[in-house]
Amino acid sequence: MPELPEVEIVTRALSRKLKGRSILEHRVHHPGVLLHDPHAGLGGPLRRFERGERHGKYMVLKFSSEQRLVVHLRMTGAFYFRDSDTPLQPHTHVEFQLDTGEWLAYRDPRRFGRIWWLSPNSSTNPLADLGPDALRLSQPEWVARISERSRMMKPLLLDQAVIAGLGNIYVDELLHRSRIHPQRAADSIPAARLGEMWSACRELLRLAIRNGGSSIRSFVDTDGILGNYQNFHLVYAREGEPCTTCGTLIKRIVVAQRGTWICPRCQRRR
DNA sequence: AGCTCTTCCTGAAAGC
DNA sequence: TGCTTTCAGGAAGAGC
Repeated sequence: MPELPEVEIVTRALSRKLKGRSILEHRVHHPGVLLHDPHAGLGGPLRRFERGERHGKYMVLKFSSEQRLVVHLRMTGAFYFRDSDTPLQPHTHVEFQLDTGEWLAYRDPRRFGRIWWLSPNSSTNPLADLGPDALRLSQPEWVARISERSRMMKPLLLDQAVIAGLGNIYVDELLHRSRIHPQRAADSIPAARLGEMWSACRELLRLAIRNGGSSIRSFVDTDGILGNYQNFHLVYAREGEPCTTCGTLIKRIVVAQRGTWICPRCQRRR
């Protein structure tokens, strides 16, 4: 499932492959996945791709015609490129034809993902409620956003309005690295430890990006290449395996309705 | 404010 | 073996 590192991988791949390209036409195979601003209508053509940006788990593809595509892959969204004579992959919902004749296709078996086609005068902004990106906020900002909340650490870190980009995998990995129990109240953790956690978070996310992200179930980049970082997970989906720090068996619990993996010895509740 | 539950969806895995 | 049920989860919304 794509979280910050995986979205970063896809953003980089699309930025590279779309550079300077224009989109001539698009096809919708399944309505509801591609959303247009109801007030701005369908914007003009997507002329000359300039760059892709990432905010949390959102990707923004910017064109010089001032149109932009905002993408959230959710669980199973993925892009691939195809020639007009190669068949569609199953669950392809939207396609964009480039000026090279090639098609940029979006597939998403579970159809949770969304693509917003926005123009400068669009009133909708899917990014409006996002907190700062997990790799772009300062250490003091990180500490400030977490420290005075009474919520449990895990749901707090998963909340995209607090910090954008972390999902179930990287929250579990981060809490383990920081030796913090997912159900601990945020305001019970000393600021110094939260400061260390900021560093651990940056290190974790950068390492995951360097390894192509985590391919759990279905994540692939735009060339169908699997990430590698799932092989380095220390707790996520590793129930019954020994903790690499202390050898205690990893335990699966449920926190905020999410499967959660911890080392019961390294991550004490209090 | 923050918790829990529900909805959206399909494919993989578990259960029988 | 093959059918049926459960589970996975990001985000939004409801209800408390």
